[in-house]
Amino acid sequence: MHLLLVDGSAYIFRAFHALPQLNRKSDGLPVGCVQGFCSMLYKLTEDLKGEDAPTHMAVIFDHSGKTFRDDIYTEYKAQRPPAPVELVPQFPLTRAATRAFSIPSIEMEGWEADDIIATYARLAREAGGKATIVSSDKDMMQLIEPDGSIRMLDTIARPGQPPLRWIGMDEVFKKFGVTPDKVIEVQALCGDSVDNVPGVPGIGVKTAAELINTYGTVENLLEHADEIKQNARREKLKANADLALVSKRLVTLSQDVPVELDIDALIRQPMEPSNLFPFLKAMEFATITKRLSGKLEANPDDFEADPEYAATAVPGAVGFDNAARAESRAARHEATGRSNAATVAHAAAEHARVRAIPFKPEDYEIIRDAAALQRWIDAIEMTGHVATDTETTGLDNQTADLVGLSFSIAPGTSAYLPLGHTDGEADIFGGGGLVEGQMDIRLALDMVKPLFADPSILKIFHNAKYDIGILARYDVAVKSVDDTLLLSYALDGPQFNTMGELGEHWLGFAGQSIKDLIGSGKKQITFAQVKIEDGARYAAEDADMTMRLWQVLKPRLVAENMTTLYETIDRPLAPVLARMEGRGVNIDRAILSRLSGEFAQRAAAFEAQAYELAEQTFNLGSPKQLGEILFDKMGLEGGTKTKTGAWSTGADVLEDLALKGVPLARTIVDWRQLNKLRSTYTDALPAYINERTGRVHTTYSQHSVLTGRLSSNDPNLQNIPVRTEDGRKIRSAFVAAPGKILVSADYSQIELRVLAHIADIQALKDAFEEGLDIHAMTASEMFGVPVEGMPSDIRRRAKAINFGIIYGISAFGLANQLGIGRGEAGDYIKTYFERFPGIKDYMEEQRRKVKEDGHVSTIFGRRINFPNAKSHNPSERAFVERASINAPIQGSAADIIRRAMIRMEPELNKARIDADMLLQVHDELIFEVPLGTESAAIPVIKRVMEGAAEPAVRLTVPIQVDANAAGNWDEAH
DNA sequence: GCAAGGACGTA
DNA sequence: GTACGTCCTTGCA
Repeated sequence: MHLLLVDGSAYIFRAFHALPQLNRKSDGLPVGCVQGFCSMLYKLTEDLKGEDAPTHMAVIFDHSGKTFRDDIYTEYKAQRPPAPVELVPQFPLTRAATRAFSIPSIEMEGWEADDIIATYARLAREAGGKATIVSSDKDMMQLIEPDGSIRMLDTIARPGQPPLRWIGMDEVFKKFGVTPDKVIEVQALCGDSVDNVPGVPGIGVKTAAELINTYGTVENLLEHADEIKQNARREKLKANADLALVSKRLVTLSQDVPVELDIDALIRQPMEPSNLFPFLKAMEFATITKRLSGKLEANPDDFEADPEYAATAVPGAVGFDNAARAESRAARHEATGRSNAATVAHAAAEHARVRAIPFKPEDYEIIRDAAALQRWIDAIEMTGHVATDTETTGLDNQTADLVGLSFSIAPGTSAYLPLGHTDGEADIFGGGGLVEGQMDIRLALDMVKPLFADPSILKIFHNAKYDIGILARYDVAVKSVDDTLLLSYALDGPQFNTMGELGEHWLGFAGQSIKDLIGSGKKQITFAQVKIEDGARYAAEDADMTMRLWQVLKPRLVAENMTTLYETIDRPLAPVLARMEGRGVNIDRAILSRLSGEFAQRAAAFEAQAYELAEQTFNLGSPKQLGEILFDKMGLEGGTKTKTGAWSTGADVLEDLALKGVPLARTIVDWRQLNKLRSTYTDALPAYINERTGRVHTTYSQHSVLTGRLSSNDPNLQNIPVRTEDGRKIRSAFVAAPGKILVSADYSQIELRVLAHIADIQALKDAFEEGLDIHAMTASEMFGVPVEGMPSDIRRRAKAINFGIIYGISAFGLANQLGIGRGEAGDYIKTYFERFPGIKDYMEEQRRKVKEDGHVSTIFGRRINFPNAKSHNPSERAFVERASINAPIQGSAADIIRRAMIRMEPELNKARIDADMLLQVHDELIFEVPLGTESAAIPVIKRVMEGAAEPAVRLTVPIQVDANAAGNWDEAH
C-alpha cells in the first residue's frame, strides 16, 4: 500500500508566492493557483509510476478557525497577515478541483492539515504500507522515516529544477542539522517567526542543532542547562525554559486526529469525465482539458461548464443581445452569485476588520534624516506595497511645488517626510528659507526614486494621476500603481470623490480637513507654510487613510467582478492622462487677444442696441432683469416660468420671440453668444498658459462622469467652440508648435454603431457595413423617401430621431427638438420602433435591468449605478429610464476610446512614430507630430482607434475613424 | 465668500 | 430626450 497525502493549503500558498499570478478567467476571477493545483494533481498521476505509484490518495486542507494550538499559545500564528485578496476566492475552488479529480478532499475543524497528514501517515505505516507527503513545508519534516516508509515530495515548479523533488534524510539534515526525529527539538529552541512560535530568543537553527545533537531532547537539555559553558546561552535557556517547552508542543504534530474516513476510503478512484470536465470548463483551463481528454479518451464538448463555477459575464455578451442570451446570462449570474459568496464574505470581513482599527495621530512619525528614511524604505521593501501621497503648494500639478511625501505600510503605521516647508513671512520672491529639521530634497528623492520605479513594489495613491504628474517634474518615475479613487470609481461610480467622503463612508472617519490647516479664501496659505508637525499629522493621516481604503476596496474588486475593468481600462489610463496633461497644448495668444477685442466691440454694439430697444439700460447678463423687461414691462405673450418661478429666457425662447418679431430677443441672443466666447475662451484661456512650458495644461477627471467618459477642467478643453464661425476662430488659436503639425482623429458615429452592436440591429449594421449615410438611411426607412435627392428637412428629422434614441427618446423631447407637436413626435417614434423593433427591445431590457439591479452595464462590464431607479417620483423614474438607455451606449463608446488611448503610445513606439497625444474630446484624439510625419502617423492612429474594442469585445459593426492634419485645430478637425 | 440657478459651450 | 464645466447674477452669510 502506498498512500499519497497532498498538503493542499501549503501548496496553494507556496504556489501563490512562487508563480506569477497572471491567470484570470473571463469574469476577472483570479484562478492561477487553481490552475497550478490542477496541473500538480495531473502531474502526480503521470509522474508517479511503477513502485512510486500510489494505491491510496487524499488532499488535506486547513480548516478555518481555531485549533488546539491556539489554546496552548494565544499568539500562535498571530502575526500572520490576512490571505492575499487574489487568493481568497481560490480556496473553495481548490476543494472543488480535488473533488473534480475524484480524490477525497479532507479538512477537519480544530485541526491543521499537518496533523491530519501525520495521522494518516502513521496509519499507513502501521498497516505495513508507506506514505508520501506532497509538501515542502518544513514542519512536516519531523514525520520522515529513515526506512523510507514516510517520505516527502516537493512539486512546486521552479525554473531550472526538476518538477518533482524528493525530500529525505539528507534534505532534513541540511535544513535542521539533525535527523527527522529531532526536528521538533530544534524547532522548539529556534522557534518560527512565520507561525509565531517563540522558541528561545537568541537561539537560531545552528545553535539549536548543536545543542540537540549533544543533549538529545529539549527536556534533557534543560535538565543539564547548568553544564553549558557559554554564559549568555545558558542564561537564555534557563530564563526561557517554559517558552521552549510550549514551543515544542506547538511544533509537534498530533498523530491521533480522530479522522472520519478510514484509510480504505482513500483507495484511488479513476478520473470520471462527467466529474472532471464540467469543472475544468468552468475554470476555462484549455490546455489541461485538452491533455486530459486525450488521456481519458473523452470529448470535453460533451459536457457543459459547471454553472456553479462558470464566469458571470462573458465580455461581449454584457448588455443586451437577445432575450435568450439575456436569460442564460441571468442564470449564470445567479450561479456565480453563489460561487462568489466566499469573495463577498471576504470583502465584508476586511471592511469590518479595517473599520475597527482606531486612528492614532500620535503614532505618526516624522522622517527628518537619511537614517530614518532608510528604515522606512527597508520596511516598505519588506511589505511590498505602500500607500503614499505628495503634499504640494497647490491643486494644479503643473505649477505646484513638492512640500513633502507621506508613506503608510499598514493601517496606523504612517510617516511624513517633510522636504519643502518654509518659514517667515512670504515675500514676493516666494517666502522665507527652509525650516530646520528637513532632509535635503534632492538627497531624499534620490533615495526614494528606486522605490517608486520598482515594479515589484505597489504604490497606492489616492488620485495617482496628480502625484505621478508632480513626481515626474522632479524626475521620479512611478511604476506599479493602485489608486483608491479609481477603485472607488470602478466599484461605485462618481458617488464619492474626495478621500474625506470615502473615509466618512467606509471608515466612519473623514480625517482632518485641509481647510483647518491652510484656511481658505484671501487668508489661505500654502502647505509649505504649514508647521511641519501640523503638516505631518495631516499628511501621514492621508497615507494612512489611503492604505485603509485600499484594504477595504481592493477585495471588493474580485467579489464584484470589476477586476478586469479596473486593471485593463481604468488603472492603466491614469499614467497616460498624466503624460497628456504634462504635455499641454500650444495656443496662439495673439489670435485670442485680437478676437477678444473684436468680440468686446461687437458685443458693445449689441448692448447699445438692446438698451435702445428696451428703452432702458439693464444688465444684459441678468436673465432676471431681461425676463421682467420682456414679459412684465413689454407684456409679451407665451412666456414660461422656470421651476423657481423666474421667467424663462433661454435661447430657444428668445429664438421663438425673434421669429415673432421681437428684435430685442435676437439682439440678446447675439450678445450672449459673443459674451460667452469672450469671457469663457478668448479672455480666460491666455491666463492658463503655463509660464514654465508656455502651453495650456488641462486637468482630466477620470472619475467624475457617470458613464465612464472623461471630463476636462481648468480649463475645460472639451468644449472649445466649433459650431459657429466665430467659435471656430477660437479653435484656430490652438496651433501646433513650430516644426510640428496637429493631427485630429475622430470616431465616426461611434454611439450609433455601438447601439447597432448592443441592440443587434441588422438594418443599422448593414448600413454601416456599406458605408451609407446613416441619417438618410433612417429617413428612407421611416418615411419611404429614396436616399437620392432626399429633402434636407427629412434627413434632419431622422437625425434628430437617431440622437433621440441614444438619449432615451421621449415624445416630449423630440417634439421640442423638432418644433413639432407631441402627437406628431409620438407617431415618429412609433414608426421608428416598427422599422427597428430591436431598438425597442433594447430599451425595454435596460429599463427592466435598472429597476431590478439598480444598474446597467457597458459591453466591457463597467457598471453604471442608478440609486434612484425605484424612486416614487414618476419624473425622476422616467429620467433614470432615459439615462439607463443612454449609459451603456455612451459608456461603451467611452470604454472603447479609453482602450485606444492606453494602447496608443506603445503602438506608436512600436511603429517608431514620434507623435504626442495631447487631447481627448470624447470621440476625438488630438496629436502633435513633427511636420512631414503626419502621413505615417495617421494610419497607425486609425488602426489603434478602430481596433480598440478587440479582443475583449468582437464588435459586429465596423468602426470608422476619420483623421486630418493641419497647423491648427480648426482646420485639422 | 459661497451656493444655487440660469445660460451656453462641447460630444 | 444623454453626459459634462464655466461664467455670471442673485441671495444669503
